Amino acid sequence: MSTGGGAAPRGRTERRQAILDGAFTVFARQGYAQACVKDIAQEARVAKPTVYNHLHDKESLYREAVEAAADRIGARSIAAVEGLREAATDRAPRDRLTAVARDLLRTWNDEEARAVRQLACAQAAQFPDLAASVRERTALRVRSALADRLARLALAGHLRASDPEQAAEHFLSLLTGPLDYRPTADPDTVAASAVDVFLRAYGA
Amino acid sequence: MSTGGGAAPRGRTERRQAILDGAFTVFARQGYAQACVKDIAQEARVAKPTVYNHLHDKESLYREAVEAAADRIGARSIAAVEGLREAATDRAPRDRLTAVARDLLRTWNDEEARAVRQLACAQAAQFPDLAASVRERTALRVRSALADRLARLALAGHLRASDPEQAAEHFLSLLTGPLDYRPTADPDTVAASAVDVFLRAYGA
DNA sequence: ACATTTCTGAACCCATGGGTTCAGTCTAAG
DNA sequence: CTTAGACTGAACCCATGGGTTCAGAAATGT
Repeated sequence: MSTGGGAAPRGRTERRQAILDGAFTVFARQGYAQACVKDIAQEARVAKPTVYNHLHDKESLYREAVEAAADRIGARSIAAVEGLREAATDRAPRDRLTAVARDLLRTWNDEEARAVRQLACAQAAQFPDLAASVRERTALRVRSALADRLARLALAGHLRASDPEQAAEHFLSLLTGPLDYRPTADPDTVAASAVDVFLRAYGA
Repeated sequence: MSTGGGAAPRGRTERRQAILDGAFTVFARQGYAQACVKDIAQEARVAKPTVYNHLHDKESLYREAVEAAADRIGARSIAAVEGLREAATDRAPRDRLTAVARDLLRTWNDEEARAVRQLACAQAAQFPDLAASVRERTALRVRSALADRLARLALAGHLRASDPEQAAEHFLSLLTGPLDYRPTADPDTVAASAVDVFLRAYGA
């Protein structure tokens, strides 16, 4: 993924990273049970024993690859939410919320994010703690960050006073829910209508 | 499940049903890859070759068991939504919506429904058409039925005029979204706040 | 009672794939 | 140049489990 098809890097941590990237790619493509370690090794341009040199077994491979990807998604989502900070405090709250909604939707809709959710939920029966860890690193962190921003907006009189955690939940639900019903829906339209409903309910 | 531990039934269709019930139980408990056909046979109180007498292979077992369960969930959900029909047209719209919300939430929250969603999404990479079929039989059917009811409510002046499909999506998202963030949340509270937000946005 | 069908359980075959071993190679450091 | 450590690739071991076979038991229908 980061190596993009060239020769494998030489350093220890780079090689480990290449293996984890390859693992994520293969797991995302085939799922946990269908993916075999040989394929992962090939994808990472590395011999099978080398894989076991860096990661103890297939399960570790899965856990580390998925958690790392979850961290990336979480970081991107947080960054999107942070777009609500004081920076552009002159623009209308609706516009600021809509911009954040679109960024969040784009983040949650891209291939890697879909794969992470897919993989986490796919093996929830086998690795329940991994599913919990992914939820913590993505959904819960984002809700928390968003709640902070919404609280500030409420304090500034731009939103009705209410439980920020709950408001954040509703905002995110309105945003991500429609994806379950129409996975191919236009993100901008979904974002706009989510903000519309949200402001009708939570506007000052 | 339906046999509850007694002797296996004798008829052809009953036996097939017992096998599918056992399959669903075992798949729900262990996931597709971890479940082995021997366990399913034991759960259905039947010999392994008998399983292959009724269903062609493990994949068919999975598809039929999951689809049948999805139909059950879908039917229950539709029944909940139909609670919005003219029947109790004298009660306040808020109360009627709240009752439906609670019924839907209970339906979607029970063990079987969680298992169906889990199983469908778990093997989405391997059997994408099964995932689509389950979504069609549950989420999409429910959205459609709910959109019908909301359209009537709008026509009767109880809701603001708007795209019923979209309104239904928002209603269901507000209802089911919070489950992702707090799986142990009190259903009645979630239902109440979902209806609250919905009516603020869509109330007449 | 007899014939037909279905079920049983146990053994069996075999493909898959996780994990290891090993002899030989390449790289890096001194 | 030498030595130590990591990497390679191919072969190997072996547990798991899908799917089948078969001889005999049970049930069913006439």
